[in-house]
Amino acid sequence: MAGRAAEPEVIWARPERTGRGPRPAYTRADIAAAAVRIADAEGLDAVTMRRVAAELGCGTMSLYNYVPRKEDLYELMVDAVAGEHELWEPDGDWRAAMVRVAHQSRALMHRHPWLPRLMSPVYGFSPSSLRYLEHCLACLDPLPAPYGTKLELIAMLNGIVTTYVTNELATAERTRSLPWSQERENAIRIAYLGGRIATGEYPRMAAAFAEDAGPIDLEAVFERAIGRMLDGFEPRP
Amino acid sequence: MAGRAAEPEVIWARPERTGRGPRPAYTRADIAAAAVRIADAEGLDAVTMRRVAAELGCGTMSLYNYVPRKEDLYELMVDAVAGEHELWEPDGDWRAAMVRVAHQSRALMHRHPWLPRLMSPVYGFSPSSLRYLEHCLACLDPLPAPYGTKLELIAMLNGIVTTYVTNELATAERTRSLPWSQERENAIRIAYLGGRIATGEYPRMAAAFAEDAGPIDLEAVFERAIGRMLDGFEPRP
DNA sequence: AACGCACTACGTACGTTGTACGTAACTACG
DNA sequence: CGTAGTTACGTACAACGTACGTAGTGCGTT
Repeated sequence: MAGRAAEPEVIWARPERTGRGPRPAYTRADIAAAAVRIADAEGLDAVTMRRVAAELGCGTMSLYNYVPRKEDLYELMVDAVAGEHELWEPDGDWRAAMVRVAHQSRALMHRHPWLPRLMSPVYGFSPSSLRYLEHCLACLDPLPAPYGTKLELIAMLNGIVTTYVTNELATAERTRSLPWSQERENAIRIAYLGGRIATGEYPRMAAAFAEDAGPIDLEAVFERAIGRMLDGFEPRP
Repeated sequence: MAGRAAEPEVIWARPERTGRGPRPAYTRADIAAAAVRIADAEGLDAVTMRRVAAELGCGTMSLYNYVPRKEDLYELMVDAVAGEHELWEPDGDWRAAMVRVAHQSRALMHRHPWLPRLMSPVYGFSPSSLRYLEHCLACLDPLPAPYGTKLELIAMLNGIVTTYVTNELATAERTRSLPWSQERENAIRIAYLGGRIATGEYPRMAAAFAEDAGPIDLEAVFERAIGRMLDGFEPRP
């Protein structure tokens, strides 16, 4: 009897290797790397059990020896790329550290555009995620606040980063599997929006679009959002 | 030739009724209401084309006369519940208005726990969404800032609300289709986390969990987050 | 040394999904 | 009045996650 799948289970709690039986042909890292490779190259929807198995060069059902459910494969992927976070020695400036963390996370999500979609329910229990969280807390040591507040700060930071990068990537990851281009879809949506605004039903939106602000600097928008958020945690004098 | 599906299309741009042909048996509102009813009662994963058709009492493929792709069905759903937003006459206090909007959105998402999952790529082009956006801008009239900033504020507000409610609902909507209870899954995850922390590898997380803060008041956490965010947009003296 | 059991590997098969396609009935416009 | 465009819907297909059964393998125990 191989499959124990009818129980809730945290994949990190099951040992990667127990003594008995033949040597597994792959490690979790191998599997995660294969899945990440596929997702990076072809989008998250291309990550199917069959496709990952093919990438590894094994039968589809062999994957289930390593990963009881597909959801757990996603956890492996998140953990793998969370490991790309650089964890440095804190230097006493918690604000600068949080800004740095935010930029790192943003870069990570741009490198792996499927990541935001897997982060919606907080998956933060994988080894790499725990290390990342502990590192954030270490960076926040200089902030005079209870841990509850610090956890709120980290949650808010992650939430904002995810939200903003999702918007930045917009339909990019979503349209990966569609037969038409992102530009084409965007053009059609913009055209429709323009038509709606032209009806005069939405005067303020019309004004907003008329307000010529030049090309939008997404990085600057992101930076401002993070700064505003951190303002709310600055110790009151 | 019935289906024109191989083109990018905004469902709101296609008229609900053209002159020719038999009278459609249902309206878009009927279809959206049916889908929302199913999602509310059985979770988003229960919303399949077959199930919605059955709920309406028609054949599966008849749905495609109204909705070219399943994604458009989602748009109908989002629009339907976005219409539940109460749009009042602004009274000059933009901060209070934004807090009120945030609480309304939060309540909406608690009433329809599947909503956050459909909001990740900003679907904000439906009629109700446009009305909502215009109303937010109207509330922000008293704020001395360019429209660009106001749009940033609204985006940030929506993002934070979505993030926080997603965390509040946590696995609630996700586990809807799983054969075990949410409590059981949570208990197992917490137990695992406790084990990891007990290793001493994560001293600050251990301290965070040891810090006895009593039961967490999620509404208060939410309120604080919104407040901190709005602080960042307060005009500087 | 040898036995047995726990494990790996994987082919087959089932149920479910979105939806392309073809056909028949119907109605407004020329 | 025809005819073109529309609605209705049954059939069918490809792709998905994964349950299950079987065969082979090698560690732990005797």
